[in-house]
Amino acid sequence: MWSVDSPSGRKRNLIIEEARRRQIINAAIETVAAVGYSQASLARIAHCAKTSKSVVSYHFAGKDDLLERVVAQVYEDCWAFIQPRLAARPSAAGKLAAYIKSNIEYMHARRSHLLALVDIVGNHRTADGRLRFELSADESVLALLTEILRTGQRDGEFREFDPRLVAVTVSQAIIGVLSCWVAEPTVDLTAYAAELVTLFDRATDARRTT
Amino acid sequence: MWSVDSPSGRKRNLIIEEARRRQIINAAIETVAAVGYSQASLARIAHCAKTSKSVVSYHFAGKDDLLERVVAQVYEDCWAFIQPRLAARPSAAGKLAAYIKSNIEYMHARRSHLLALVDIVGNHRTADGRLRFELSADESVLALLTEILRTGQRDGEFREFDPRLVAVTVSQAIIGVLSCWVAEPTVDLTAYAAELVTLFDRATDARRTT
Amino acid sequence: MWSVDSPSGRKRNLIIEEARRRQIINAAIETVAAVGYSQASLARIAHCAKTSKSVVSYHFAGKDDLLERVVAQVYEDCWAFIQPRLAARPSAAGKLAAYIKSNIEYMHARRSHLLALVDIVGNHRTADGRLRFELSADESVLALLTEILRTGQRDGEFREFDPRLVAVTVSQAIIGVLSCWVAEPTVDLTAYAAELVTLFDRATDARRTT
Amino acid sequence: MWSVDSPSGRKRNLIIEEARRRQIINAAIETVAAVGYSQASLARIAHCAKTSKSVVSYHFAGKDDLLERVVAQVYEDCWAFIQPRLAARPSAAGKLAAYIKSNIEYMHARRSHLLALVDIVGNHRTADGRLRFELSADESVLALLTEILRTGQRDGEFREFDPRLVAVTVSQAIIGVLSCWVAEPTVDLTAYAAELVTLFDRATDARRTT
DNA sequence: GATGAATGAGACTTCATTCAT
DNA sequence: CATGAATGAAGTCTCATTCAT
Repeated sequence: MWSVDSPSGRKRNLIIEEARRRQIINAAIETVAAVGYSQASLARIAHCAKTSKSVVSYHFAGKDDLLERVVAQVYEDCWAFIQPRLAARPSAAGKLAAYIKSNIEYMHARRSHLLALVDIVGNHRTADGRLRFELSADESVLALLTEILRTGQRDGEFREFDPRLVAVTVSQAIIGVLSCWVAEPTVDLTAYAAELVTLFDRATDARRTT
Repeated sequence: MWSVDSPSGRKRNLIIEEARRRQIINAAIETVAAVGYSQASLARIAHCAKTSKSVVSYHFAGKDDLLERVVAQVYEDCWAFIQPRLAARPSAAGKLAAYIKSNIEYMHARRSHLLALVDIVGNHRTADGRLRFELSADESVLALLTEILRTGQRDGEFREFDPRLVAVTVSQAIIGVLSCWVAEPTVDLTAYAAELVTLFDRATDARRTT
Repeated sequence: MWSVDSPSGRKRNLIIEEARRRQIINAAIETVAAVGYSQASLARIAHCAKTSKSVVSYHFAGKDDLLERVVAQVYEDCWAFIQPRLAARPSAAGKLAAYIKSNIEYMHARRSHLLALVDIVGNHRTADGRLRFELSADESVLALLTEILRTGQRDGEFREFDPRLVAVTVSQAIIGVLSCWVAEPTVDLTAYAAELVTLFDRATDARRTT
Repeated sequence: MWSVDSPSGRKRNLIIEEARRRQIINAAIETVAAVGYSQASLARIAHCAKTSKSVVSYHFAGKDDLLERVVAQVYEDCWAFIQPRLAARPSAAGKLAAYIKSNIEYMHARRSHLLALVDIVGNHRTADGRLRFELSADESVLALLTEILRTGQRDGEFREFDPRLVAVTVSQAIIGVLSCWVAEPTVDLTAYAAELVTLFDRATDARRTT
């Protein structure tokens, strides 16, 4: 009567499966954010997801696979949040400000996500001991920032500087705000965001005569 | 001529003892820098120091003890390098520039040390899962930077901003440079240092009319 | 016919699980009985159970957990053996005699069990160095013996004495018999049991005029 | 001028050496009494003796040697205490009572000594897993007790019973009192001693007609 | 003679993974 | 598809002992 190939049954399973994966990924995010990369064992993640290690191993090829999907997932979410805010600003300076602000806004909404991201990216390594991810921020994000800065320089908005160095500095500055907020959750993130925007605005502005 | 209170035998032992500890601490620094905090087992550290795990356990109370002494040692070295360069500059802006430059110079001379420092400080946790060290930079360093910035504001050198946020940003920026250099050792650290100095000079300078 | 609530697969697993635990507990009993508490490592216990340390750690939270379950298990078995024999005797003197006899009978049937019990109870300690179990016999058993003695005194069967001291003495006497038997397995346990019964009968009997 | 063979120098060394040995033996007694046989490591004993492991290893052939000398020492002390009190009583019943009383008196004066004795004797084992000492009381003591009991039987003081079983029971009863006292140091040891004397007096007395 | 330094064995435990059902 | 059971490697740490001074 019922067939293995039946679309509905298949679909149901895929949905269930996808839900399970999200559940486990979220548990991994919470666990890494809470106890740190090096203490986030599969057992702890599974316990946080209210399942067993077997289930985790079943849905992911291994711990590496899981963590890489966590990173991908957080990047995707984060990007979905930031991209429209970036697109709404025509100028390079506006885009830079929007990048900083929306990053910190996202951090406010999803602290665990960014915490886990920074922790995994900064610690996850290949078997030979090299970092599995480049730098402490994803290359694509850095490339985007670099491009924004370069465009601003070409259009005369920004002064001369090494765009990549400034891009890295901006990324690190945002991580610094995150660290502050974790250590002292009462800090005013909106104010910090505004301060950072001012700081990098002055640091990059072309209209200045030193 | 010789000190009555230190029989040669006794002295010799203390020297040997201290030499061994330094050897092990250096091995720990190299190991953490090479394979990262979470892969830096006592076995690997001992192997790097050309001894056995037992010897490490003999000279240090445990892994925690060793790592904390690594941090203390690196801070001490780093501070001994930076402090005179800071003292040589009278103005707050000069001190800030000296801080950035000498940090990056030190990084150039002792890359492993800073790498290990950042890694341990960012990952070493107590049994209850909380970071054993505050923030991603030591509080005392942050306090110093904050004080420099505050002084500069009081003297009219710097504009108004949250001194602590800027101190954290400066620290993070230096870490960012370190990350860049690790990923791509051909970058021109001297140029990066100069860029950062300019960046924060502009970002903090009071003489500006936006 | 079959219970709806217990799918065979599930039941099978529980049975396997329970069997494994019993197997390991029995191995622990044999090992402690053979080489003593302080030499009974997890490795030796696992080897005796024909498995690996990992399996032991999988089924028990740790060595403490295992040893405590050994104690509980032996107490349970022993009590199931003794209780009906106690209940069959109406008088306090009869119960006391039955207690001694059945304890020694049980010892005959399950020497290792009592050996391990005495060894663990007398050596297992908490982290601060205090014994994990009270006295050298379980408090509940001592309480039972004390109550029997007290009842006998109230009913005029027994003379006046400190019931708790006598209870402890009876327990220790039984351990003494066990020690004798271990050192020299040819002793006649039945005769020893009868002797002990006589000894404590005379020691406690009210009908006497010293 | 001074000779290696000089009597005074030699004597001085022997005295110092002997003092050191006693100090270490006492530390071993205190340590075993405090934390139990299985936790009494050489390091802990050395620390209790305010020396280092090396010193302990230097003065004794090894841990086994030290513990065996502890046992011998305690037996010697204990025997020196009990022997005159035994000799003062002509009758077998009197000797038995004196044995019990003086044992408990000694226990009161030197609790740690008996605790350590019982613990070591009951746990110290040879490489093949067998107890290094016979029974839970030293054979020589048991032989003495047995002989007292046998003499009493021959002289008509005591009824018929297995002298060795009763000797073991008496020894165990004393250990039981020690256990009680350790668990609850407020117990009245004098009263307990008197109770035990009465108990074994009744248990062994020939003048009775059951 | 006396002792700090070193050592290797072995303790318990946790981990990521695989297997059989 | 899902999972309890099992596993072996590797982790940190403690131990009794030996060595070189």
